[in-house]
Amino acid sequence: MSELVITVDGSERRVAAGTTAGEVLGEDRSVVAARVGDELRDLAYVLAEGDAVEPVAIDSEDGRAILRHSTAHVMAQAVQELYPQARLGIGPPVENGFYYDFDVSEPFHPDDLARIDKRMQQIVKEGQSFSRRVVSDDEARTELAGEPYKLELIGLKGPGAADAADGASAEVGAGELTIYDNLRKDGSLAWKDLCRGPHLPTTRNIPAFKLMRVAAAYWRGSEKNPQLQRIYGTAWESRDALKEHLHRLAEAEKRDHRRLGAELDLYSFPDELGSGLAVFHPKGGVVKREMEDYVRRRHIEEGFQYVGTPHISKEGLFHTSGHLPYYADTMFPPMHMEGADYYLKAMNCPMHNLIYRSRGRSYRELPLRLFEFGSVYRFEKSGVVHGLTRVRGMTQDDSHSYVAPEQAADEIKHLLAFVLGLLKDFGLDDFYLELSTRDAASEKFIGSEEEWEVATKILEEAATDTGLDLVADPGGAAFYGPKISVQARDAIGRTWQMSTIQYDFNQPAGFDLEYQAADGSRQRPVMIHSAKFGSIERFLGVLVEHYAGAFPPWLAPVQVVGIPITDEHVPYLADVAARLRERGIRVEVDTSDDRMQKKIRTAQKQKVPYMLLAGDEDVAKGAVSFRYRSGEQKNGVPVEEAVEEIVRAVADRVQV
RNA sequence: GCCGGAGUGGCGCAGUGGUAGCGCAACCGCCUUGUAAGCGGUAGGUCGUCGGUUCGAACCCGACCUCCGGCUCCA
Repeated sequence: MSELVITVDGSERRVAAGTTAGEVLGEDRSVVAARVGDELRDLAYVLAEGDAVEPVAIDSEDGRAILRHSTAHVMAQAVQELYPQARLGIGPPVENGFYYDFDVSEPFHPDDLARIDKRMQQIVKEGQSFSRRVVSDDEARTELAGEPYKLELIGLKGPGAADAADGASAEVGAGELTIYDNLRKDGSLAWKDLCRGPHLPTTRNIPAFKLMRVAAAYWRGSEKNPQLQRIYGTAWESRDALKEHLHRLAEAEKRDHRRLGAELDLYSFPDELGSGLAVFHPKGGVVKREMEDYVRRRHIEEGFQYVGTPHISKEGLFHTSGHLPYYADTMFPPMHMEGADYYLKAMNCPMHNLIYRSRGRSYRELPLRLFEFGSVYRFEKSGVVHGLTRVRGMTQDDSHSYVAPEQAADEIKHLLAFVLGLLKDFGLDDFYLELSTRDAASEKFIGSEEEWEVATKILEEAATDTGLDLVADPGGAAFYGPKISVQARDAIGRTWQMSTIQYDFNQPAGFDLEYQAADGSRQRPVMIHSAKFGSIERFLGVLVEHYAGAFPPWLAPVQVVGIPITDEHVPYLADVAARLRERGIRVEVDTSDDRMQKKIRTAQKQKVPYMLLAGDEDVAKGAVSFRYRSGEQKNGVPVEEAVEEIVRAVADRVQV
């Protein structure tokens, strides 16, 4: 028998021909697959001369993906056993889990998940092996004659498969077609699926999984295609890891801004107003006002001029700007009055253009920077509105810089630095940038190729200069120009699109904007759109989730609650509160007839940054006792010191 | 917009055909207390809306509204 030379985990070895990756990687049960060269392989992979083999552990990123993909197969098998008419879509691993799509006559009910879960447990216990087999296109077509969606995927095989549909590459890669058979202990075939692999050795290697939810999803991601029933699940390398994941989900749910908005009495969404329309209660109003005040001040410091524009306009304006043909669907339908159609504005730029155009402009005025809190209304589809992060009425902190073309690059760099600094002031400091460009094939974009190229290059350079990661978003530009968007990661790692900076050479042409240059000639400015928060509503929602409702003192609706040990101490605390109030601190004294412990509980649940307690001991010393949100306490602090500590934390915008 | 789930006092929930109940919050009273719920009492709901089935509907059926989970979309 001939021998092969291979490398295992970096060291060279000689093995007999026909040896599998699993055999050289040993008995470790946590090794569920092999990396051979750049490819992930089953442990059953038969080694070839020169192969470099490394183990893939189940708790590695690749290992979890393989686990989840295999669990998706088990789920599909269970579904087809319980619902024989179910036809298979695709079933890839995704972040934290997997899904599989099915075409079924009756949509799944949440209760069905329990049945499917039970059958899956049996399959896992059975220890079916995943067995790979290469097939020709024709063989695959014959074997999968009853699976129309799989047949369609076979047709897609090849280099295009990877982008053909989200997840389709998990079924068919660029190479040969393979089918994975699930074989029972006696070697009989339990189930099979067209799949690229690799997979776990057996279903027994699935330590922990849970089916999460059912939903509909369009076949291959297109609204024009039929909807399939998608079942989402999660799978982990251990029961503990699964438990932790479920715990993280529960924690994330606790910081849901919709829930906290009600609990902390910040805002609500009255049915009477309609979908996607929020009202801010007094406490939410405080946070919103602090945000607005700070952002307005910073804009003015950065050379912006604060302006104001109305909420509605005759339609001509949106024709001039070029928006109407593209966005009529997302604008509220017009009101017909006095022979004209009036639209609620969905964007502020056209109105700022009118301010620019209201008189002749000199090159000496540029960059001319206009800023406002502009209320815009967008008729978002009914299924997409979501709390404060996707609304139908919102306030943009919208600004437009009108610059000479040669000033554009500097202005954009300046804006980017401004935006990032502002987000940091609000406690967000983990960013990456996205560069949205034109898709040459699409009709949606206006302007010449050269203009797009110049604009894109300027944005790209400015973005690169920041040193942050830059992700390409081809086709994501606005119709009038490319944009940089700032994506911020919140406290639990989710990313949110916040600020955008857009380069626009089209609207200045549409509005015939001009300035007079030093040589007396008339020149066309470039306008640069920028929103720092994106919208106040969304940003507030993101902040609520980022801080889990525990705002830093400068943003907290109530910064200090005074808690008397008994009623006798109320006047003393009222005096302390007055001194804080003099310094601009938002303070309340809890004079309810609850007991002190209950008052602490109430303030704690309201996530008030500072509780100041006072009893006989404190009164005697002219002191107060701190209780912080963490539960930590500091007793007998002289009132003057306590006031200073609080005032300083607010002024420094620190979190406590 | 599409598919599924769901709407019961301010909030969280129970109540599957015989004219609504609990906890918290609110209000009133007692208690006067040192770091997360003291005790007692009172009030509050045409059960999302409209229509239908039935002797009778929170409960069954239909339409609409709103929310939730996804998909698609997101200037």
